[in-house]
Amino acid sequence: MTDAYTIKEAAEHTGIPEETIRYYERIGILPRAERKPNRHRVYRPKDLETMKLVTCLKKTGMPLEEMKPFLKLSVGDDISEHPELHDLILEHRAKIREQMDSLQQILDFIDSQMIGIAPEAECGLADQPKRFGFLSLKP
Amino acid sequence: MTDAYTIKEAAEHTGIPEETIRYYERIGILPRAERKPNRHRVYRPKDLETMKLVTCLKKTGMPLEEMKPFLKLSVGDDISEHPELHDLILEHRAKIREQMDSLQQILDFIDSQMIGIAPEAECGLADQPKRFGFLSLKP
DNA sequence: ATACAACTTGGAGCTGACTCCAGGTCAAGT
DNA sequence: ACTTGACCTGGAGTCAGCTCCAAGTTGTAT
Repeated sequence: MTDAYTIKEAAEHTGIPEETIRYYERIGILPRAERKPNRHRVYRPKDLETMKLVTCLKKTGMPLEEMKPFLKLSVGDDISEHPELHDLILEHRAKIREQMDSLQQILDFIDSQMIGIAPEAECGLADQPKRFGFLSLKP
Repeated sequence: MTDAYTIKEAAEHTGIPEETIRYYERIGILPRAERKPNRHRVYRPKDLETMKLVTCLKKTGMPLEEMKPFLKLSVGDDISEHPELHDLILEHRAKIREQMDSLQQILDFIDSQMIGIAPEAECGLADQPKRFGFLSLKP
């Protein structure tokens, strides 16, 4: 039993609540976990990595359903057998870039409104009446 | 009439669907809009700006309820009368920074896995078996 | 033997953020 | 007078993503 974890331990290691891990299994985000004779779930290190990958992808705003193609890949898989993933991942990479741009714009906007230096932080709010023009920010 | 917009026009200008604009009014995200004698909503430029601010804050992952304090502020308001907002906005600014860090880490991780340069892009996935170690990325 | 804790299942309930709909009003055009 | 289209209201329905619960099983400790 090299490195076997209970669901509780898996929850602790990944930060994903037990209930949610079971939920993920139910909806097919995680594969049906290995069971002990007493039906209890057993998790291996690679399973924990998969869970962390879910958390990771979630942080980038990817919906659970969209993760499935990425999660289906098993460890040794080669992209040449999954050319569709190449595009998917590039696509998602582009989305992340967009998100970062949005956040940066908003950050610039907040800061400019807060300290009055205004580096034209669009976000479609360039000539917004200074709702935030009241804060003095000490960075 | 100085710059009055129908709900349809407001929707076009802000990218927020009509139904959603009405919904925002219902739940108090937007103030009750001015009405024409025929009960139709009328929007002024400042209202469109408020809507854009909602869109903007949404992009940063702020839940609608949390926006209320920011949206309640009217144009000329002074922070000194709303010291609680100063903290709220700084708090949110910190959240945005965190989000950006997360995204950057994931971007680094993807890229490192894709081209094999691996600048140790944590996200809790440093020693993830190379699920993504199959892509050749041309930036 | 019995209590207890840690798990199991299947299903119900919840929150946030919409989205849709029925039935009604109103102004303008034919 | 009548139709059309843009709008109105209040309420119901939808979807994602959990979260909770009841009822049952199993393994260990007293």
